Amino acid sequence: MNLITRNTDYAIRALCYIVKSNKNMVSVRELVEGLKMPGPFLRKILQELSRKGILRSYKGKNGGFVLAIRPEKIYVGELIEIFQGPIKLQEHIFRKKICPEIKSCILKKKIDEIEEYTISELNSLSISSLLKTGRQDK
Amino acid sequence: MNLITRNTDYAIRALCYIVKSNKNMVSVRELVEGLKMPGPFLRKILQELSRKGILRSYKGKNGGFVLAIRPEKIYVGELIEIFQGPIKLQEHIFRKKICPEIKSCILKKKIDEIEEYTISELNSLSISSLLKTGRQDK
DNA sequence: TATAAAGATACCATACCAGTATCATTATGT
DNA sequence: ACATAATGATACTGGTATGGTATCTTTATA
Repeated sequence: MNLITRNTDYAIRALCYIVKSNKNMVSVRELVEGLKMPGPFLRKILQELSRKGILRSYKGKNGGFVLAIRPEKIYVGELIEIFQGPIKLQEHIFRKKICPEIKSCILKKKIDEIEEYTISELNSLSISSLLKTGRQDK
Repeated sequence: MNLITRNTDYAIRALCYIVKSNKNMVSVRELVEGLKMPGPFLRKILQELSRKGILRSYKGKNGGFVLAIRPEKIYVGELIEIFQGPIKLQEHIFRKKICPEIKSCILKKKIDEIEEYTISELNSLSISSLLKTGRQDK
């Protein structure tokens, strides 16, 4: 299982890198060199982040990306949502057709409980808190 | 995401059905009729459960499956392990090659924490506790 | 001894993940 | 003006896991 897929993970690392770089503009090229990620893939990811208002992009020579909002306000849960959709620990099992006892199903209740905990943890984990000590990708 | 895949889910339902049936032997055919699952797939699942010592099987005419251990001792976490391997919320991201800061990575620590909680919840959820009120598949 | 059950395996279709590959657009330095 | 270096948009692709089917073998019983 993967709570976090590659694109989300790359997004997190790229954002951390940008914050730490302290530059006002970082290009995909620089990120690729610094983080050793596949360039075209990372580009697609950053484009998505800027469509979603987390980065602001500048085209043209010397262009690149800057944070559009403060790193304390960017949450891992939010990034997961952007790249993977709403966080769900269980997709296709608890539906009327498959599970006739949806309302009373104890297993479903338990999983919902775990899911709720997971979501709340991930929604309170910000990019800036990741930078406290670890995640020193350089 | 799917914390529980189809085969694990079918296993859980089949076990619940067997417990509730109060018979000393239940055949795949009967389970298929009662639970509306694809027969050959369910068969494969029950075979696995009997290889793992959760069911005991009897071949030949009038054969079928019976519980090999008490339903209070069969845990959802255990069933997940059988069909999906060890419960892991994150597989391929936190490895040296991809994440150079494994030891100090705050994200990894948080996910490990969520994982631990998840595992402990699922390992304390037994088949018999699922039968308390819900999951009345009949 | 036919039949109805489980045991064992090989195979297959689909979807999702993790990317590539291209072409268009836009800003800058000279 | 214009080559260049950046992002924007989108179509395509290979690998793998999930959710099954299909087939053949073995075994017990009425």
